Amino acid sequence: MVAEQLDAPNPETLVAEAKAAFRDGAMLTVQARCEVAYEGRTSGHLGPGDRILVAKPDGTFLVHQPTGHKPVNWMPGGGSVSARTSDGDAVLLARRTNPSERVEARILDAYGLTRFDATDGATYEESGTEAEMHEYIEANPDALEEGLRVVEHERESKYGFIDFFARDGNGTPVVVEVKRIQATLNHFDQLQRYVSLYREENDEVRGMLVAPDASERVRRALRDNGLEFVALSEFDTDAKGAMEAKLTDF
Amino acid sequence: MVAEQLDAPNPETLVAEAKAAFRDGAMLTVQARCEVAYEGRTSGHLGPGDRILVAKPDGTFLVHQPTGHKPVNWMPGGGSVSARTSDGDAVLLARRTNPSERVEARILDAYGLTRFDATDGATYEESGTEAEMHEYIEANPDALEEGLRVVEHERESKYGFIDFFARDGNGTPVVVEVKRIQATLNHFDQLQRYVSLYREENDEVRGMLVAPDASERVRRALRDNGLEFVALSEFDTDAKGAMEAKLTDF
DNA sequence: GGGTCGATCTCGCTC
DNA sequence: GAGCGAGGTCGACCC
Repeated sequence: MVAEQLDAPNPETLVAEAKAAFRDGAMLTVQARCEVAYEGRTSGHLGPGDRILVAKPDGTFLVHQPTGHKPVNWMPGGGSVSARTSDGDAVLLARRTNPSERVEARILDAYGLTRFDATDGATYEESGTEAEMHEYIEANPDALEEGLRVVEHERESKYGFIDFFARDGNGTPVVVEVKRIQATLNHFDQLQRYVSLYREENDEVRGMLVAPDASERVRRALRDNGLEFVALSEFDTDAKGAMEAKLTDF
Repeated sequence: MVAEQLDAPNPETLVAEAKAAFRDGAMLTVQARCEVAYEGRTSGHLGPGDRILVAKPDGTFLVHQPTGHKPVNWMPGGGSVSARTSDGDAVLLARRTNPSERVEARILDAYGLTRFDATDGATYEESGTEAEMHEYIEANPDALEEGLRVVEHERESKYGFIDFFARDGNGTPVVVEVKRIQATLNHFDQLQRYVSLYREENDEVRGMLVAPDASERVRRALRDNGLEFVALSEFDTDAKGAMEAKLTDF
């Protein structure tokens, strides 16, 4: 029996079932009308309403309202979830230390409960990430500029980590910052921070922001500060084209 | 009947129940062994394993493994979720446009299904946010520096959005950037951009980064660029003290 | 443990 | 719709 369901459990039954699930390392899902309180990095309260509660064996706890991608309240893994009755209600409490915080859900009316003894050994395989873009650039520096040589990847500097430290055909140093998505002003800031370091000592250094696109404002900021924008969409396109072929049509 | 449960539904029953739930605007939870594919901003695949699937009426779709706070695959609200059978399996598909993307879960073995006709009118009330820190500073500018006067809050300049524009005891302008958490290099970038642009026209201006803490690297970056760090932990402490009193002990 | 940075970031706001 | 910044960001990786 991998999953076990209870219909409209009373508080005592819910607490007993929850304790058993936590003890056995099972996932717990509860559909209920509840109130939620959070106390930790900030504090907050959510009045009564219908939500889905999920508790995982690693201490993860999620409160999902009927809309929205993000849980309205949550606890990341690493802590623990416990159950008890209080004033006649079942209460689920998730807590952790460092930072010290807690989420408490008071269950006013439980509509359904599912215990799920899940086993999952698979890991998510992803492609199209910035890490892959880095690999592509390392293997094809000419895609950025003819004659460019990568000297160092993820170079540590006084002001942070530089994606690529390179030299152009003339031997001039080039600081390269890579973004997988359309470049923003913050990305310009980041490149500017790295380049300012080298300009203090070597007047000749180039700064290059590499991304599939950039707004006019970002391009101007780069231009005004003697930095360059390089549109690199080949990687993007290649990756997408290859992947879409794999998907069966619906 | 707010919640309705099915134990180990077969593919046809699952699809029928899912379609009914989507049509009626109910939340759907499925415990199942499944495979998942994502195609969109990146692409990825997750091999067979036990997971909890949640579909919301706003088009949100979540795939949760037994561990971890974040769903391994998801679709934010705004799109739609549909169900069908394919090669004898039930398949749930979530998609949206802009960006165009899709998550497809092939259900190999359904252990449990819950339909939940949830109604929730409550909204989350939070305190301890950066907005409250702003209020505190506006009321107690002396906490940053003796004699400081706040001239403008949330000043929209052509240089960007400045948290506070102030003047010190000598009348020198001060650009203040406030962070609720430990300051990062990106926060330095932000302040640096505002101040450097301001300096182009007004030679004398101070830049102040206000946060509960900052790493040595951030402090050095500030120092090297003529900017200041002000540790403001009073608000943090006060707020936490006041809030912890509200919580009943477990 | 802290520091730094990416993320299918999401969310909310403003223009 | 794009642009910009916050987030209880989380998570990964490196020291």
